[in-house]
Amino acid sequence: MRSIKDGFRFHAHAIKNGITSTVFTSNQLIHLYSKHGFLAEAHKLFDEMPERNVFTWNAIIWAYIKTQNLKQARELFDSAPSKDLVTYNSMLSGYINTDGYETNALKLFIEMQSLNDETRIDEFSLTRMLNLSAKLSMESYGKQLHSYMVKTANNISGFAVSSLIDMYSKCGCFREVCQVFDGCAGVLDLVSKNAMVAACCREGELEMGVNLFWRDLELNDVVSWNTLISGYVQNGCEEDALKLFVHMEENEVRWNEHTIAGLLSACAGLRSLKLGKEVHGWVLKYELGFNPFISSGLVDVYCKCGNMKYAELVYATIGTGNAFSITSMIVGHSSQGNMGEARRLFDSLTEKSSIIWTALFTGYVKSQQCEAVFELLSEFRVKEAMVPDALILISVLGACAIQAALNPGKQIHAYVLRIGIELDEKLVSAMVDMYSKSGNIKYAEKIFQRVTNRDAVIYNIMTAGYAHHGHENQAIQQFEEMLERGVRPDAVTFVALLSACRHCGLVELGEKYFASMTDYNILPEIDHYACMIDLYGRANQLEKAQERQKRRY
DNA sequence: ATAGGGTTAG
Repeated sequence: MRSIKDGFRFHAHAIKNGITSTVFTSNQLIHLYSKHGFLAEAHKLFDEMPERNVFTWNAIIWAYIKTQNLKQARELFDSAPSKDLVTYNSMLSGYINTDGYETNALKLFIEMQSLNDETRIDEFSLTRMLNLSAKLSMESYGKQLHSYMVKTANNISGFAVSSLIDMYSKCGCFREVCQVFDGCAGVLDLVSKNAMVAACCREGELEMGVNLFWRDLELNDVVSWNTLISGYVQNGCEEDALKLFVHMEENEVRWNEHTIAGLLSACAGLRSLKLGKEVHGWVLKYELGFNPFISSGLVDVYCKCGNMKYAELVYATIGTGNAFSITSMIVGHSSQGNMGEARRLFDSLTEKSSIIWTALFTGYVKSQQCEAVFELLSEFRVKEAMVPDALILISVLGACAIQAALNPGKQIHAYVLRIGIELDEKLVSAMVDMYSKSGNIKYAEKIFQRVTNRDAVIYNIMTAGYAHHGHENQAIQQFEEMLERGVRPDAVTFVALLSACRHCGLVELGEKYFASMTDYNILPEIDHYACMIDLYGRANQLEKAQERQKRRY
């Protein structure tokens, strides 16, 4: 009985001739039926069996788990007269694979620990629990499982290694990932290798991942190629992702849906309408639009390219109801300044995740509609039983900064302190910017000084703040400190710096900074030229200003 | 003789 056809034929024959199948044969039939999605047939056979053994129960429980009927699976599980380790592991597996049942998995695993010795726990249970730890990012739970696996010698198979690498990577422990990888030389198989490449890409260690990928090239499968294509995109190397795809075809590796989704992210990152349309053609040709990653990827490409007409079209045909499509659409409309459209889409949703709220907040700030931001905050607090998170507060602080609204800004600051929201880099930067733009450079300075890990963004904010308040020397001093600490200046840094120079007529210093931009591989943009022209204009050096203008255009 | 597992996408 290999195929489902054989199964049906055999079953019909047995019924017709009044033959009672053995328990063994019926078990196989149940398994065959459930494997091909015939749950009702499987259950009917189960009901009709005069005699059942533990394999029978395992088969029927598995049939319900596979179709995500966790409640019925559990009822059968509880009523099973005999259970072995496979019964427990199947139930555990079902809970882990189904969203919303994670707590049940944890409870069941605890229960399993007090079973008698033959049933207890094996490598299967442990690797499944590692998968759960990865899913929920439970670092210390994963580490405890790892220790237990070492103690019981359950840490040396390909299954164990790949699960460990995946768990540590998803919990953000790259050092531990490398330790596992280095210690498993003998048992490293394809899946573990793929997990390691993925872990490197996730960590930003692209080169390490690439090197590993090209080692034993013939070992790679389609997952390996997909992993690296996505890895390139994750790390901002979209061009390399596309090149690898071409290479993949040359190596006669057949692409799949993951590949196409990766290509779409590359197109979105490159803002390439032309390539996006090309991939869209493939999606139509091979009828891949049903895949939610692909449909939302298409919506995203068109949004990122600013082509809302196409985005709308794709969204209406295949993207509706997908949270990622909706977010892309709201962000897309917002970035085009179509806040009306963004709002309409937002209002059409009955349930709104915090990502969707954030998308609308960000849109209003970007289109400078500050009153709308404040109104949306009141609306959020009335409608949602949640505390606004850091991302929402950043938008609100942005609105305060635009309006130079010191008091509302202070209220947000107080709120952050009261609720105990963590002051991460972005929130701190928004706070410093708000105080600076609302005219309170002293407060901005105080907060800035408490930040020990200063990045380019916060330096830029402080430098621009000093420049605006007429503290040119301090602005320049910030720049010097930035260099001393090895923080790389960017285009925004030089706008702040040059505007400090123009405010106090430091022509030569301005020229020096302007010239030094090339040292940092930064091309002067329109803002930099505007600063230089203003600088010369104020210093009565109009010839130089004209010269700059000519060279610019 | 029967059953179960690990890697890739926002």
